[in-house]
Amino acid sequence: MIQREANTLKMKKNLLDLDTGIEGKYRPSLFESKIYSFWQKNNYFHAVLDKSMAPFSMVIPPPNVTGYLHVGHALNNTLQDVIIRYKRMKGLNAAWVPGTDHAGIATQNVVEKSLLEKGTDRHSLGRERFVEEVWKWKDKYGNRIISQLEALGCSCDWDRLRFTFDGSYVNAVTNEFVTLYRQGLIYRGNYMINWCPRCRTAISDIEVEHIEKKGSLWDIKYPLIDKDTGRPSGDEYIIVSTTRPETMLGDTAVAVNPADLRYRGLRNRSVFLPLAGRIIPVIEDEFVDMGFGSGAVKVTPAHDPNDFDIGKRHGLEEINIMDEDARLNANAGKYNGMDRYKARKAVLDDLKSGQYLLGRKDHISPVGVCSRCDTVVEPRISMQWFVSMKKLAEPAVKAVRESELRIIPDKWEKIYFDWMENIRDWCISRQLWWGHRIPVWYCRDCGEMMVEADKPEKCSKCGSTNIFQDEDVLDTWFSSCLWPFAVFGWPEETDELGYFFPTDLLITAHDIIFFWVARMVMMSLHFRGVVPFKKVFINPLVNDASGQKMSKSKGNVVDPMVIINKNGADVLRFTLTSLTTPGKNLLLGDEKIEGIRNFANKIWNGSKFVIASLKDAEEDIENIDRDNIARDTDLNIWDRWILSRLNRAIAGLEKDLEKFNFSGASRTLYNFFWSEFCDWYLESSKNRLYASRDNEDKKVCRFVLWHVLETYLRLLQPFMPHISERIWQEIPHRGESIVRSNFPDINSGLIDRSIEKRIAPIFDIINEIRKVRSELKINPGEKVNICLDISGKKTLEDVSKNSGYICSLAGISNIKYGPLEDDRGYIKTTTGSIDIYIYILDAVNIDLEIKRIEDEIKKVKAGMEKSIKKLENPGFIKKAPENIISKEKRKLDQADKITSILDGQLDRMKKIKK
RNA sequence: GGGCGAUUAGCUCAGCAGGUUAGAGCGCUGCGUCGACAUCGCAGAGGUCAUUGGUUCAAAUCCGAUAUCGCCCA
Repeated sequence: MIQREANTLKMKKNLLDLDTGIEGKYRPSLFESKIYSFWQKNNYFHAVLDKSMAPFSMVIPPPNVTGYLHVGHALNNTLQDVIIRYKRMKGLNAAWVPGTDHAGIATQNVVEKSLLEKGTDRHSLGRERFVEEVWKWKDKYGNRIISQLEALGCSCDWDRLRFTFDGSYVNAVTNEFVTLYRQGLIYRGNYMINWCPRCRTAISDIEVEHIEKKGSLWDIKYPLIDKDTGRPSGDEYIIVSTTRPETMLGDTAVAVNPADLRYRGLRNRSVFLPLAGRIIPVIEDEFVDMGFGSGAVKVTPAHDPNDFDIGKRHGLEEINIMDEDARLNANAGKYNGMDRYKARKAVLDDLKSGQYLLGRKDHISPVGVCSRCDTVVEPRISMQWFVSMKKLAEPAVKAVRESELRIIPDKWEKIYFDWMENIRDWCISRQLWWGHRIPVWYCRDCGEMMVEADKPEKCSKCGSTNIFQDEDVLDTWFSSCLWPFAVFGWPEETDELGYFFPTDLLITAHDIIFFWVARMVMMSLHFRGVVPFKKVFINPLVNDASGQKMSKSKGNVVDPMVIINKNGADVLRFTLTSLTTPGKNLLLGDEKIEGIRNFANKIWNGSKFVIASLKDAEEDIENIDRDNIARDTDLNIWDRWILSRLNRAIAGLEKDLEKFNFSGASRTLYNFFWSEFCDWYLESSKNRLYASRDNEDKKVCRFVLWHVLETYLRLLQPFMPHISERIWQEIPHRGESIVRSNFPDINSGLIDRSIEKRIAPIFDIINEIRKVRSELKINPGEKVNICLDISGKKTLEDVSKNSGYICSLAGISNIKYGPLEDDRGYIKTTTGSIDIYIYILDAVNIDLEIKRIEDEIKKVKAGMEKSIKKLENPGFIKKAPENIISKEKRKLDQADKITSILDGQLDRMKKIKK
């Protein structure tokens, strides 16, 4: 149970067993893995089921057991970890369930490869021993990706680690199959499926990738059969165009479009099929594209999905001419035994010599390849198991339409709908050995089929014990679509299931929306009646620095482990989150990583400064109530400003995290620490800590330094958990680990617009002086005297109180206030209502100053013109809101004033020059 | 063929319930070692917000075309 932090602070000793302090440079390798072990040892990531707490649960997209961490995983899991760490700190009982997927084909391939190296193969081992080998492989190597996730810092609930082939998971899958079968949603049949001849298994439609391949389109002459003689005619023929001539051996018709005038007279005619020597009919079907080739197409029902449909419509014979390896079979006659490509060549040769080949054209044709091995798939008719999808899809569409489930960014919803609404039945059987066995038994004696969770003793029909189980296994996605509830013990009604399910969020990449997300939604709605998660965030894909997709063949793959080893996990994580903008793929390059490493170093060094200044100040810190910091201490303008900015940062961060705007959140963290805390607050504190003798004020300053850093580290924790823990342990804090601390609450009373306004003149003065100094090439080491003429009384007070800061931050030795009577020796510049005189004329290069003023005037005048144009527009005066108009007027007045000052300066300089 | 998305500084990207001098990081230029940091500091240059119509007093932001690029589906 997470303790809410009490108002007062207790010191705790650094619990990390480290032998180096916060010193030198940022060197993550010195502490990251030790910190991770510390977390693990104390079980901080484990969510104990506690019904008094509100749960927040996520399931990991289970990586393949064969997998290694690629940069896509790194991104996906970093984002999940950011969210789960954030929710955990927000006081939710946060469970992130990890696990791996048994990954049928992929794993079988890997193990087969290793068998091949040992000079054997699965067939000589036999099924049982092969499966044993796979398990051995899994036990040995299957945890590689898990330890890589640990290196990334993932705060998974490791006690809940699951595997899609665990005993209880097998039950879930069996239950799924049997239930769906009994509900009539699973059927077995002889249909055309996609066959991968290399994997030697059926694959589903979405496992086929469509690519365009350069090839040829051949025109082949099919002689018409003479009506009278019944023999091939010598001069009448049809030209058919095809990209796959070898399949003609399985042709059972030629089809033309009934609307095609060219073929009007061919109704009820037949053609002679060359090489095969068969006579096949000419049929009419509206599916035929008149514009393709000659407008007449060969119909091969057993080897083309469209032809299969045509065949069914016309009752054509299906002649299978290929075997499982895509070699032609006995039905192909003399081509029997040839590989499909060899056969193509042979067929073409024979067509040529028989004078049937009329032409060849270059042709780019769409080809389906196996998404796993890139082999061209072969459409094939075979006996497979299917899930009937229409009924399952309907509620899944409805759930998203009615926002029970939100997909973010919402453009993916469109893609989801499109697929769901045109869904096709899902071929789930695979001719593999590694996977969930199909729970179906057949009787050898009477042919009865039994679908049972447990192996039947005997045939339910004839009582024979001569029964055997279906040889096939199930598509891996058929098991992983149960993941969000099967990990909690389904089909058992466990406490976990009741408490953690449905889960709150899924983060995944868009390439598995159909494979996985959509199917989980369908199964969850079907089996549990609820959506499996309330939100889905689709993370971007990671490309290389030039925007190219990463691929092994291109050699542009970035290995996240290399980045982790070199720069630390935190740097990789923050690099990825800062690049995660909604709706865009992210480009990962060395420069970006370097920038974030510098940021980590900045955090390290800024913290080093704070730690040094806290020496012997722990008691002060302990005695101040941080929740009433403004009431109990005498805060100065810098304190109030940084506290205001800090609370704005918290607010911004929370808003961005709720919207999954990871880049925005990262930017807030980056800018707050670097541009506000370090650049301004730390710098201002030096004056108070080193130059002042006001001990009370020093106390306040130290407290604020500590408070801001400590708070910031907790904001940073979800993103950069190691470094934030490392530093947090080094400064006064309460509790054992930052992981289990609470996320900072917004103290909206400290968000102070007026302070931010009041401090602006100080920034302006410093910036203006720095700018002028730089433009006039005054050596940074050289101190100058200035005079400030400030019209507002309050502003004068704020500024004069901060003379010391202005001096040290702008390189000033002395500031005078009030109108300057004698401005000889000064150059004059202005910012807002403050005139700044800088006494440097002796040292100044007049030409540079003239140029500076002229440039400035140019800029201001450009702005003035814009304002004048607006104000002269009657429509603007009439229709624009009052505040916009007065703003524009003020702008113009201001610019006018600045111009006259600059003009005066310019005149003076020119006179001096003469 | 159908659909989706993108186009803002040399590069990568923010900004898009319309009103800002259009921002950041990297890169570039100049200066610099000040007691956290050279993995740094300070300053600067650099953009007709792809093109083109429209809506509006006002468009990077809203709408319509065009072009180029990318992705998905067939």
